Amino acid sequence: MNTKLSHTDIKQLLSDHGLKSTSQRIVIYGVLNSLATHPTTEEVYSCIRDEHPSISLATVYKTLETFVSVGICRKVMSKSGTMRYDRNVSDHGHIYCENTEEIIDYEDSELDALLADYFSRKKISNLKIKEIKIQINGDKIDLRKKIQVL
Amino acid sequence: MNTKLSHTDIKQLLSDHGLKSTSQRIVIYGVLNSLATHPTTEEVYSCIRDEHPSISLATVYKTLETFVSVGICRKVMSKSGTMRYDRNVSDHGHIYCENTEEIIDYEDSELDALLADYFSRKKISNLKIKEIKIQINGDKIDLRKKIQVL
DNA sequence: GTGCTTGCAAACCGTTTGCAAGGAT
DNA sequence: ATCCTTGCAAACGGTTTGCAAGCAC
Repeated sequence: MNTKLSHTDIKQLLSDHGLKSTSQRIVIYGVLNSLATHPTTEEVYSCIRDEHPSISLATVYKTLETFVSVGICRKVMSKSGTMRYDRNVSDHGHIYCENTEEIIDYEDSELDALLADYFSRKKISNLKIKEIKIQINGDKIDLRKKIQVL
Repeated sequence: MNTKLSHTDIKQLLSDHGLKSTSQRIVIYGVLNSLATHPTTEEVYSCIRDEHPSISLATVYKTLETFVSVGICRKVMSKSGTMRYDRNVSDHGHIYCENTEEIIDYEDSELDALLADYFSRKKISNLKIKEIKIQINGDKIDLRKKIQVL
């Protein structure tokens, strides 16, 4: 799922999406891809700062936005209203842990099928549906344990 | 659904929820209740300003937050990250129109039943589910026509 | 060489806060 | 009389912007 990508892989990915491969973009994409979480811009920035102190926060903002615009990552909104980035571009829902603030991916083909079937029957007139997302809000019971999807 | 409430009705509602009925709260709740949309704080404020210029923006912020905390309205996040308020406290999903920025309520008991059934079978371990929300993103086809739910 | 990308600092905007005055119970 | 609520203005935090220098192509 989050395979570690080489420099060359990332260069390829960027140019495949019509982006110049600058060193900043390569570093930023590398970090985003390596994180299992849904980091904020600041979080990405602080992961980078030690090794690449010359990359500015503004560049991280702009770069992540560029990635979203070409479709190599997504933007998710946290409950508090700050944006978080998600390297998982496939269609999926999110679990919002209210006590830990975590956002966890939720993917299940059965659910997808269920919703696709439901919405093919129920029509919402005058609307072209582009995306259907599930948001599950809850509390993590044992704070030390990972949430297991499925 | 959004019956017009009298002054006295609102006073009653406020005290039922343990809130002092100040004139500001009555005005703000009245506006929120009368709007069919999901207004931002600024929108509520500008609806009020003409008739009640002495009510400050900060009060509108604080008051709406108070309403959420006692459960007489809800907070929804718009795509851009600004908060919007929803007088509909019953469990329901939202339709996000990407071309008009509108947020429209979506309620259907069949969908609720479908999801309840699905999640009673699928277990997410280590999570206590508190709420499941559906978000439908799409484009309004005819900008002049209202979206009809169902 | 050209046009996109970067770094910097300042501006921005929605929201929150501290505090003193005012008001509901 | 008490404690909550309000208005004001200042602060805040995340994000965006304008611009000059730098870099990929």
